[in-house]
Amino acid sequence: MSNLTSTSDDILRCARSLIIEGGYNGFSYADISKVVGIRKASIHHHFPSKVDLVRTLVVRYREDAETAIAELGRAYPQPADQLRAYTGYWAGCIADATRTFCVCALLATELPVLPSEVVAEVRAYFRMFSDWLTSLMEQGADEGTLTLAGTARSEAEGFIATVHGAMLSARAYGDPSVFTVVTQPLIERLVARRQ
Amino acid sequence: MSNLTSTSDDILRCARSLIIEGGYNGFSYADISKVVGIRKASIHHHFPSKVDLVRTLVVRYREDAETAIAELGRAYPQPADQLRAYTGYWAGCIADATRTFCVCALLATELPVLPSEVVAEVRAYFRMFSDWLTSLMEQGADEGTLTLAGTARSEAEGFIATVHGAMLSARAYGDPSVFTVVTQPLIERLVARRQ
DNA sequence: ATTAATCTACCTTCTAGTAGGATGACTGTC
DNA sequence: GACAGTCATCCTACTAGAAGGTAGATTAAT
Repeated sequence: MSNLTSTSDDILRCARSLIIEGGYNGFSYADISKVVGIRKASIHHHFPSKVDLVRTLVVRYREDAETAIAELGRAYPQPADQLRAYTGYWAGCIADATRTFCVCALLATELPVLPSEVVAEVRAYFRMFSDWLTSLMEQGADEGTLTLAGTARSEAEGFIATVHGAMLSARAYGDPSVFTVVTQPLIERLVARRQ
Repeated sequence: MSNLTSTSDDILRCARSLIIEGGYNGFSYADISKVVGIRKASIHHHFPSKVDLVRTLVVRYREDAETAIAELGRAYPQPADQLRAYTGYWAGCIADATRTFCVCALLATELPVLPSEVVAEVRAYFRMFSDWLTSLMEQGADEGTLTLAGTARSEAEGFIATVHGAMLSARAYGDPSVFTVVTQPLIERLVARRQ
């Protein structure tokens, strides 16, 4: 019953981890075929074209992120704790090598050569993510639990950039600890009371 | 005379801009062939394999960066001014669309699927870059012109991550100004005197 | 006369994608 | 309960074009 759709889920999961490793042009239907144990043509039955596959993958990725963000808000009332939980989640994923990069951050680097349908979804993810962080920054500033150096939006953009850059550096050095070295001071600085 | 080697330079220049757009798997010899106005086979004469081409490209990229860094040190005695000149250079490149991403930052995202020869050179670039920034941070701290929150190395890693992340965000939003929005506070924070 | 640079022509492998058939589960109908 | 029809899933077999790369001839510079 519920595992009727499990094949297309398997395909999406596999494609996601392949994209995380090498981006849109770094994997093929043949690669998925080998991992999932299904023929190439069967993948085309579930996702007629590669664009379809990656587009749905990114859409779902964003939906999952939205759900996770909503849960984060319920679990942690304080913005600082939500930021800590977010970077902590990624620190764990990078350390145990389950998910060493954000799918949308990786696709964003290839944006100029990506099909327009995928570009639109990646951009939608960044907008959503930026809006969430901006509102978190605003909330923290209003409550007096976060100290912003600039506008809520610019602090949010700085946060996004630093987190994605930290993933990049961790990958470049082949050292997961770099992610924490970079992201921990980022939150401490926001939490620090202005002297 | 000097333009005897200009074809291989043209190939390297072209490959560089193609990599900046879409990474290692985002371009082919046929793409270069069209732009440079030379046949595929002629490219193979200059660079027997794609790995040769990209490896030499990255080696030269690092050498050019080392030269530029040395010049920066001569032009600006103050570490803060060197950091400003560095981010200012990139802000200009991104704004006029000449070079919208660091070649090594882009290749680093694809590291797991890159040929090992290229991986080695990309890593060498990151080490060189990190060493330079660390010594800059140390110098600034010694002179009292920079205020470090952590170690010189961790500040350097934070700087690298944020700059690369700022390139990523500028590309994701399709808005060059995001780069400056993110990198300007980064330097202001280091320059600010501790209260 | 030699050598570097370029060409045409080709090869092999991979790429995304298609055509059409086999299987099997779920329907409604008698 | 048997029967036919429908539909989803997966298969084999195939295509056209792009990929990286090679062989060997031609051209041009020294």
